[in-house]
Amino acid sequence: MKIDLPPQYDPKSVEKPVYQRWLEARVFHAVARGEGDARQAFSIVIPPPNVTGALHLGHAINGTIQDILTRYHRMKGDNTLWMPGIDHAGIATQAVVEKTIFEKEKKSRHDLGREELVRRIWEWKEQFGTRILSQLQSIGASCDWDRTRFTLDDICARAVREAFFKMFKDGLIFRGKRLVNWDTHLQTAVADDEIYHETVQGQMTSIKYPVDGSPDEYLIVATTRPETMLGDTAVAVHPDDERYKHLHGKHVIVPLVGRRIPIITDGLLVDPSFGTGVVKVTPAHDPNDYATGVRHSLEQINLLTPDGKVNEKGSGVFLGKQYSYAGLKFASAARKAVLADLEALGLIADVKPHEHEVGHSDRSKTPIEPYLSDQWFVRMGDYSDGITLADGAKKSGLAQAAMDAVTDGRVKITPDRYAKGYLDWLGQKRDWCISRQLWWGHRIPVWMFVWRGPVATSPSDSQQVKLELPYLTAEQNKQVAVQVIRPGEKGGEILIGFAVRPGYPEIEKLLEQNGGQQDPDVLDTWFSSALWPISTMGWPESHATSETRPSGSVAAKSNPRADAAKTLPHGRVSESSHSGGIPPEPGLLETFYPTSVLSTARDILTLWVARMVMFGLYCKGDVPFRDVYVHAVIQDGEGRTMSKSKGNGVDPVDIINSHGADALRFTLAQMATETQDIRMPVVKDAKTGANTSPKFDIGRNFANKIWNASRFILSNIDDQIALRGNARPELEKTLALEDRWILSRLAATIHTVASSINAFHFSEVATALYAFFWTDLCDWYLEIAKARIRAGDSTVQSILLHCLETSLKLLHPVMPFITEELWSKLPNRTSLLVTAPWPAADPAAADPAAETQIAIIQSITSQIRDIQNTYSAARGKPVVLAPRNAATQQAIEQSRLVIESLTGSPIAQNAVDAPKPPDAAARVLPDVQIFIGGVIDKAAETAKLTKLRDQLLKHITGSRNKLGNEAFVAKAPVAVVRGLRDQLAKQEEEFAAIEKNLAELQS
RNA sequence: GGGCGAUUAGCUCAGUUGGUUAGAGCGCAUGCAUGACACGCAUGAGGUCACAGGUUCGAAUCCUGUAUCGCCCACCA
Repeated sequence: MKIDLPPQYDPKSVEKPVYQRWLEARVFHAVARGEGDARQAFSIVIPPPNVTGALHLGHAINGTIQDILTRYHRMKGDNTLWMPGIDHAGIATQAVVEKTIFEKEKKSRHDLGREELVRRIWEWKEQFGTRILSQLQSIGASCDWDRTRFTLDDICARAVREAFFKMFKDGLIFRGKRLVNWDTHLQTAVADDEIYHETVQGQMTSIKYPVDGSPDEYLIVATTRPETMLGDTAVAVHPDDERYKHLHGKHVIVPLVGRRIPIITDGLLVDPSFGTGVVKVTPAHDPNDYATGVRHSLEQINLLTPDGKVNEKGSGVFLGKQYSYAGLKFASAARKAVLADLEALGLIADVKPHEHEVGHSDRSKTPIEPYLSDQWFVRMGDYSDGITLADGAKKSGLAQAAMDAVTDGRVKITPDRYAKGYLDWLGQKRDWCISRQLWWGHRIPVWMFVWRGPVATSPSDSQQVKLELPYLTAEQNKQVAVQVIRPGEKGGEILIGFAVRPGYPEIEKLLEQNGGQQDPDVLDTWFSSALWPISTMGWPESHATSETRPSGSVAAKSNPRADAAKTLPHGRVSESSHSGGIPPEPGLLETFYPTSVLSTARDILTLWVARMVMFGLYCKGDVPFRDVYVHAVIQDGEGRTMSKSKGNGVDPVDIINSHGADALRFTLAQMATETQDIRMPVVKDAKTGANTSPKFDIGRNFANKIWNASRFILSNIDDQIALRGNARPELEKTLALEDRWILSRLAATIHTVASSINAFHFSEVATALYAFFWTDLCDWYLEIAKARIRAGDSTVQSILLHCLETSLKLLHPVMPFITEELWSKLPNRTSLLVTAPWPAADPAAADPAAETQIAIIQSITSQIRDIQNTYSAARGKPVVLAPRNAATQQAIEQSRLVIESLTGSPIAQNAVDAPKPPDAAARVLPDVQIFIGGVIDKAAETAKLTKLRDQLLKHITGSRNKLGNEAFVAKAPVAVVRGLRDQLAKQEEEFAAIEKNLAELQS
């Protein structure tokens, strides 16, 4: 067959056109199960990358894993959907855009205003949101791009609104005043998990608090945050601490502000052995103190303005003098001033250097302040009456429901050790703060009213109320839920919140006309992420809930995208294949939910995975996925995490340019072991200066090998065989030993690849493919085949073609581009490989006898080559083989031509008692001795054989000792004992042969 | 502080339920312009499986402890 392929694989010229072919054939597009469709469903939702992000190695490895699974199942004939999309990533995106605007225009978000800022972020999203998805395409991801979702698009917004409404109505969402982590730079609450700790060299200051009514007596309190004393409302000692028993019930005066505060006793807060055993209590500015304040009903004095300055509360009169710190930065200027004033008053007892951890906001990199504010929470804990999931199941609470799903096996986490972290985290059942004081995100769908007049409070929960609004129809009243936000304080005024179901903008309008104001805050990004598996597939399905309206009118008012679109250069929003997919059709959720696998890194197992399980159960009544696969994290060669700031990261896009996408994928797959971290040595590319890794050469070289082997096979297929297509060679026909061997290896490989994919052992998949294709097929079978091809053997051609075709199929999930391209070069090929049927392993092809025999032939061949390498004179010289028994002699005889063609040396003799030729180099194998006469270097031979003998002796001694041990013979399984005996016998024969050869060298 | 994990060839990693001479790739050494491929071919060298105990007839594998490293969670005024 004539074949025109260049001698080196060029990924650049192949990848784009091949991807285009797939898109044109619409093979990635999956639809809801139709009538009589009996196919199994396989589905994955992508962990949506951040809209501001660029592809990094984490995406690349996770994308590769998901694509391997997706392509494998597609070829298996499953109805396969990989749902793509991107995340609006609230705080991260807003921070980036704000920063950019400030750098360019020196304007803050307050200068721009809410609408303008949000418009700018949408612009940003349109510009950068598509980038990462096209990068995912460049690694070959076979997502159903028609369905691409964005966590802020209408489809997702509807799900968010519906879930919020449902939880609000059920009392799972509530508003509360809590101490939150406050980012004073971005001026928003941030979650615990958005905080990193940095070790700071600070100081521990001991401050003297005068005891009220006891002149010259002081309580000494140590603190790393002296400025918080302005908000102290108690000092605490341990109840059993003898040193302070006489002070129980007394008061101290807070210096500088002059406030009289109680001395309380608290065994939880105070460790009497630490410091002076006295703790200042600042309920509004420290989590532990907050808890203490709640226990003792202490006043909470908030000292902070939202931008991190001291407010008017930070002032007072002390010893007749006025002090004020208002307007000063809390942890810096105010601290300095407080320390200076205390110093002047002689109230500083001691200052010591002290290393401690300070929480910083991950987004703004500025220190976090604990801050008392009103926030919305999802209650994770248990309810006395329990909660009801969407399938009617009763659970004690949301966290418990998600824990049960893992403990009872409905969700399986692989590797299973990660289940512990998941369960421990959920087990804390800490309420989830879901409100963020940002402008970019899903706005909280609650309208607040200051209300006068009676409301009927439901008996079960004080926040639940029934209230019919007169200006809403009865029907409309069903679409709102009411909670008391703040009970009446003076004059019976209470604050009430109305949540509105999605799809009723006219109700929202009526609420506003009647004095309601929508909460300005937005939801934590993870709230919409938690709904990702169901929102992308159309929950709440319009036909399933009569109460819910179809999606058309949803959120038109609150979504500024329509306005933003007008100002964009191309005005493309939902037409774009990346940012606005087709709406989910009815039945999509039924077909593909629960999804099959979720693949992710371990860092978001709690933040994201646990919450998806919770919301999936609560909203849809079933788990969101059956399997969670947690892949390893790639580090640099020194074991550090890769990051932009460290400059130690490898950019997958660079690797695609230099090595090709298949090389990237193969290498990543091969590295995807079950360990928690994998190291990738990073080096600078000499040409481009970009970071790269020699690891990727493995993939590139392998791709090149596949390319050239295919080139060779295809160019050596007779047209007749090519025309006949590639019928699998008939096994009944008498096949040569090596034919049976390679078919046996192929069958084993098919088995390994499938079972390893099913077990998420991606490294094994890559290794098995590599070993079969390179070692078995290319190094051995193909080399053997060359002589037979020259002799006009047609069997070997069809076996080669069969092996190639099957290999391309097996390789396709890992290396889709090159395999698809080569597939198109196969004879008479019009269909695409991407949808070709997955090969079945033929159990009849397994041939252990052939595998054993070929192993002997291989070692004989290698030993002859070794002699040839050692003594160049040995090349082409006749070889004498002295097999240990007749069976081996026969096997060799069968493969005589194979050995001869692989070594270029004729086999002069093959007999059990073949005599050693004079001056022969000898190699001793367990099954056979190999001689080539007339080439010897006595010293070298002696050294080589002596070393071999010593090694063997060690093993023989070990085996003898074991067999001499009565306990071993009595207790070990019979097969093990017999195996060891046989082996020992063989080893002893081998040993004798070596000794004999050595003796002959001496003479 | 609590939890999880790692330690096997110079490097990156495999090593199924404990069992028969511990494997692969890269790198290294030597040779090779072999009618697919030098991103290649052939051959070779290289390992007291971190350390110390224990269980067992038998341990890289199971248990305990030690050391080093990494990750997650929580943080003490």
